Amino acid sequence: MKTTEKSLQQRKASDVRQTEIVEAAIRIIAAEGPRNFTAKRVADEVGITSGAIFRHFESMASIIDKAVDRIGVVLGKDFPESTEEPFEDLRVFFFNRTSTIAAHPHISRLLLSDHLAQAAGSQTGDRLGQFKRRTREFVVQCLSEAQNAGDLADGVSINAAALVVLGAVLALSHTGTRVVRVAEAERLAEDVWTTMQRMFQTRLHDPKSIR
Amino acid sequence: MKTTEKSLQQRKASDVRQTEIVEAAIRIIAAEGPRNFTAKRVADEVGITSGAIFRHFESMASIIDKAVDRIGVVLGKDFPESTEEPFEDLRVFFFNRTSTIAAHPHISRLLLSDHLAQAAGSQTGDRLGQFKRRTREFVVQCLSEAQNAGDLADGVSINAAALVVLGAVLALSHTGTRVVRVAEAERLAEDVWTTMQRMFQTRLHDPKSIR
Amino acid sequence: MKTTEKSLQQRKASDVRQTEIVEAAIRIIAAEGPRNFTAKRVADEVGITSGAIFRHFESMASIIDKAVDRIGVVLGKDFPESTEEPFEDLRVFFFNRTSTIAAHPHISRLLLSDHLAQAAGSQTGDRLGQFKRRTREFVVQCLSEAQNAGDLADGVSINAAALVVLGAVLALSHTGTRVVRVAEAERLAEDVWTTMQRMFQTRLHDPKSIR
Amino acid sequence: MKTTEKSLQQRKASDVRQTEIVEAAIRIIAAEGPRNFTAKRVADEVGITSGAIFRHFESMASIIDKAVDRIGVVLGKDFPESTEEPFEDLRVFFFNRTSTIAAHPHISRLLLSDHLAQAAGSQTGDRLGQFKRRTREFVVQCLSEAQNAGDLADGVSINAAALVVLGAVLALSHTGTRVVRVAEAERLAEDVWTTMQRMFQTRLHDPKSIR
DNA sequence: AATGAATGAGACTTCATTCAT
DNA sequence: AATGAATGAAGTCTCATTCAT
Repeated sequence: MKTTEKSLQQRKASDVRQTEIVEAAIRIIAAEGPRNFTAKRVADEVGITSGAIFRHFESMASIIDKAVDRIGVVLGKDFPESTEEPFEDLRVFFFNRTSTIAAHPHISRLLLSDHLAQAAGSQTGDRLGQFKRRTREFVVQCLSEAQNAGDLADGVSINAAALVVLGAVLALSHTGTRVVRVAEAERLAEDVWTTMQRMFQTRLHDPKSIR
Repeated sequence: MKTTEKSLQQRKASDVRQTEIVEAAIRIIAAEGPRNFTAKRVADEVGITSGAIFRHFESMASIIDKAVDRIGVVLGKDFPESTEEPFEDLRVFFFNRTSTIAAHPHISRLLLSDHLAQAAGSQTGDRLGQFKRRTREFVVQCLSEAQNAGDLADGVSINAAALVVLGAVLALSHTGTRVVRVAEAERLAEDVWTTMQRMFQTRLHDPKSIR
Repeated sequence: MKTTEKSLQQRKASDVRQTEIVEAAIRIIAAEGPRNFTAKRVADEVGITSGAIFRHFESMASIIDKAVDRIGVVLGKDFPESTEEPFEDLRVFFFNRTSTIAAHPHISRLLLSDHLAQAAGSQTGDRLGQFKRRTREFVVQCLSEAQNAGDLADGVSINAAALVVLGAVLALSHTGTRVVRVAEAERLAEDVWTTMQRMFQTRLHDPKSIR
Repeated sequence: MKTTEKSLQQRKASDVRQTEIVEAAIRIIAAEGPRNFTAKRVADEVGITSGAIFRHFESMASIIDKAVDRIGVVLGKDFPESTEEPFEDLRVFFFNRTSTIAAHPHISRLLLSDHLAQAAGSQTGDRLGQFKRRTREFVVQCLSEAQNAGDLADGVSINAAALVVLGAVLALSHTGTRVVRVAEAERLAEDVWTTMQRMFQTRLHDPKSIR
């Protein structure tokens, strides 16, 4: 009962297949658009036939559902524990999210493009909306706290600043998929952060807080 | 002597219908996703039967094609004549684009979401890419000129600054569709511009130049 | 009220148009097959729009109907008055039909291919069948009379001989459409007749009867 | 323990279905014309739904393609090995082809009617043309060899004789579909051969060689 | 767990036919 | 008499889903 013969055993446990399918789905929707998210396309990607898909998922919609779960988990990890330093929290989040984007380019694209929301029913779409809202709320919260702490520069509206931060994440997502070496992306993210800091932060603040 | 209210055959000239169809298509793809961009859906929106669509367009793809044309025209108007003041040019562009987004919420979403690109053939997709590239180039150019003129703050990377600007436009597009009131959107755009100005402009610059 | 201006007057009397349409129909079905016999295709050929077709014909089937009429008239002229010389009658018919084929290549193809029969309803199909039957009967009759007159060679079955004659006509129709100069076709028909004569006719017969 | 009589899902291996479909297609095109060669019609004939057709064939055109293959195989068997006796070869071919026509009445009709050629693309049409050409070449060749061997009667043009032979085959095809009894068809073919023999064969030839 | 044939709904497209203009 | 927009019925093909094997 050796396990050395690889892939003679085409049959895999359902949970393994489920993961494969969800990942294939995410990849396909992100890279080829929702119109190409078909059972056959997914099955090809995974290496089974389209009929077999439905042994692991009740319907195409339920694949989307799991994909959204997956995205929620991945994105959820980007939020740091709150410290006493709101800007530090924001910085950590920004670089976490930036890394996530680099590591899972598809996920960020999906979030951005509403592809998933439209591929799924309204309920699943709502959950995606929640992810966005949660992100926005986190950013707004950090900025509010910074303002209360007197760390936010005068004349900077919280809404405006939040929008700039979220926009930068968005723009990095777009760049990320096409672009290039990871190192470059990281460099860009750092430059962006530095730039944004110039905008938001009071001069008084100690520059050494910048990593 | 009005025609019957329920005049079953509402004939219109082909160019009128074409416009209606293209606009319906843009609306549908933006709001409901490429999966719902079907002849029937478009026809319902326009008030004809699905077969009639093909009297006005050769194929679904050719509708997309015209939609892309349309978008190109609309977006193309956002770029101002070049003046001697690169920041002024950038400012004008930013508010133009912001207005465009407010006036045509669907268009900006489309551009962002790659829906059109995926709904169409590669050639049409390319054209969309060109729109994005042109925008990016314009922003980069403004910033470069500002830098050469010594108007860009030290230590600000042009790439990073461009990404922030483009990201802000992106984020405003997303907000825009959720449709806050126009006035609010304008206010937000102004706040964002003010904030971004902090990041790239040298102190030297006269703040009153901000509209 | 001059008539010199040509074709400013696109409107033609219905009977003129009808003829044009029927001829276009015959041409199209013969050359491009029944699948291409569409209102648009016919209209293009005639130089009007497809809707206008139905001002002149109630339906596509009625075009076929007239086409069959037309064919009946053309083919009907091939049968000569009966003389006392059955082989002479057959010879005249053979060359008449051969000329008809050369002059109206489409018609012979149609008859042969059952295209029309299938394009039309069963009633019209029957009429085409009648044309074929009439032709066969004429040939059989000539041969019978020849046999009675002792002109048919011994051992030649009437059915077989008729089939050979009809087959030759058929084969000439096929050749006719692709082939070449009229002169050649005529030459071939003559050779064929000479050959067939060898088969059927008793030696006793006077060779000078051969044109 | 038979399966329910009305087993709704009669699954068959794809190659079985393919054969069924090709045969149904040949039957339909021959008997009802190319206009009735539709997925639905074929599917009904085979006993599946129209969508299922496309599990077995990529397109309607590819069905035609296989049908042409089929015809090529069937017709190809009619050509005998060349012996030293050209007339014997021709005779064998004639009766082979005649049997083929009787056994596959649809096939001969198809060849004759150009239905297939028009239903298919130009490439497939070409292949059908090849079949015809090959047949013609075989007949011409036999006759040429006979002439060289001095077996062809003087004054008989090879082209004319070939046309008569081919025409007879054609005419037998037409008769065949109206389906007289097989025995009758065979009898007719024999009579035709006997008759044709009169035309090209020199008197010298031993009549008992006629089967 | 997987295959692959089959279904049935629906997408795109064509076409005969109608009818306002 | 003609145009050309519109309809509605096909026709080809795709796809989610089911199910026999």
